[in-house]
Amino acid sequence: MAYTKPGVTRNRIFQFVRQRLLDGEPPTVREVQTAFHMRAVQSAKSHLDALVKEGRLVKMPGKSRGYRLPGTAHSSRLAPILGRVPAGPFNIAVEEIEGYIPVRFNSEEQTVFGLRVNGDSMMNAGILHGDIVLVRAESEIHQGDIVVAMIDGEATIKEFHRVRNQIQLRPHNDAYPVLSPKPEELTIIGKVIEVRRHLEAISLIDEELNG
Amino acid sequence: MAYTKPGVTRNRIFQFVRQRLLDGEPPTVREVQTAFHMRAVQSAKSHLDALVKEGRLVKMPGKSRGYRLPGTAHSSRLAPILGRVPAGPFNIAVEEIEGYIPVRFNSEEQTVFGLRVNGDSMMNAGILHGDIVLVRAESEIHQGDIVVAMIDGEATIKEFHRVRNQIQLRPHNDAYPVLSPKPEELTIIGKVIEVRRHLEAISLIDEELNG
DNA sequence: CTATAAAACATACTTTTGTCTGTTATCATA
DNA sequence: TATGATAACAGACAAAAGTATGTTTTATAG
Repeated sequence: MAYTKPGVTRNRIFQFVRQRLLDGEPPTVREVQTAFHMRAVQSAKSHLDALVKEGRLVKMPGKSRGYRLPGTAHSSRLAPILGRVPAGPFNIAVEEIEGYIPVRFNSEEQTVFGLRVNGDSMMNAGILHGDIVLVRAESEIHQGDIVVAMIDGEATIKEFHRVRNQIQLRPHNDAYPVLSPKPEELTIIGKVIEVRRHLEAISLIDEELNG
Repeated sequence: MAYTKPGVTRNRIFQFVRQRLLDGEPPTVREVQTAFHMRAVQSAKSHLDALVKEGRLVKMPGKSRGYRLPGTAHSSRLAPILGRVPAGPFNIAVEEIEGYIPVRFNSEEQTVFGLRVNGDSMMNAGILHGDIVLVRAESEIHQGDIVVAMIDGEATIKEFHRVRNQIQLRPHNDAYPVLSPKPEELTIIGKVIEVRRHLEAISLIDEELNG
């Protein structure tokens, strides 16, 4: 490739690698090479090594596609959208996956999934039928949190409260009653951490790419 | 590894691969092998091949770490969240950027940005104060679309209608009036394509964005 | 203009990783 | 218990990808 001013190609390569990593597609050194029309592998490698030295990337030496963004703490990942509430926090039936949406993660090792809202019991909290709620499974639940709960095999989204040792699940819609399930018939799936509503149709499942 | 009933290990391997892919860490065949304590590479490979045949995974033959989830072809990018409505569709002042959120793109080269909602004029449409709306600038506007409009330097989110050659901007809150601005005092910034609400504080700032 | 540093190139070598052929063990069911 | 299907194993080879050494070209500063 043509010679550029010091730092210019370096930055472009970083942008490229960063986008690939955010897309879940870590590139090889040679993929960087060809993406920038370089005639030598080493041209790409030395830039990547420099980015590591500058702390803008980290790498797993020897491993293929081993470059990563440092501190994955604030990167985005894809969370599955489930058509309905999973039976348990751990076994997500594959057939139920409706698609994937990008989610920003604060820390590692969290199980976050999307869930399509069914019904309008939380209407007054701005959670409408058809919305997608992002749920963190096995989260600590506090007074007033919006939770996904399973009562007798039925899944609902409600506001969680504990009043005098009794659990209350409060809707945000006057047409629905407050539920007071016994602990043994209640399973808290997780906590709702985000609400999303698509006003314009987008495909969550993308069409197949040609091989 | 010990022999398991047909399909059991297959499912576990899929879960493993899926998690790795969602984390942006595509595994190698041998990584799957060792994760499941298999003594032959082929044991892992045949499971992976079967998952591809079943359509639960797709692969890029010959490429390292080449297994992917079907339907994640399109990438997600980070869109800037603006503290307030930009003066014009094109000049987004950098100082106004509050953070970034991951957005799924249908096609290329779209100007999408996030905007923090101020006020409750769209309350009944489930758009609350503090929510983030994703706006596609310079979008085609149709009857009934939720738009971001600028009237005399004041920005609002309203539902767009055209009645007998006159523009109406309708709120979703009885406490607010329908606006009928003259065309010359109105600028449509863009169309709201998504609404997001964070019920749990997350850091939107990404330190790794520089470059 | 010259010296120095950065950028790009060329080639070779090593390790990692994908793939192949064939065999043995276990499961499911009649 | 016989039989076909699935699961697991073994060893080898080929391709992909990381790494290393040295050279040439261009940018930048004095």
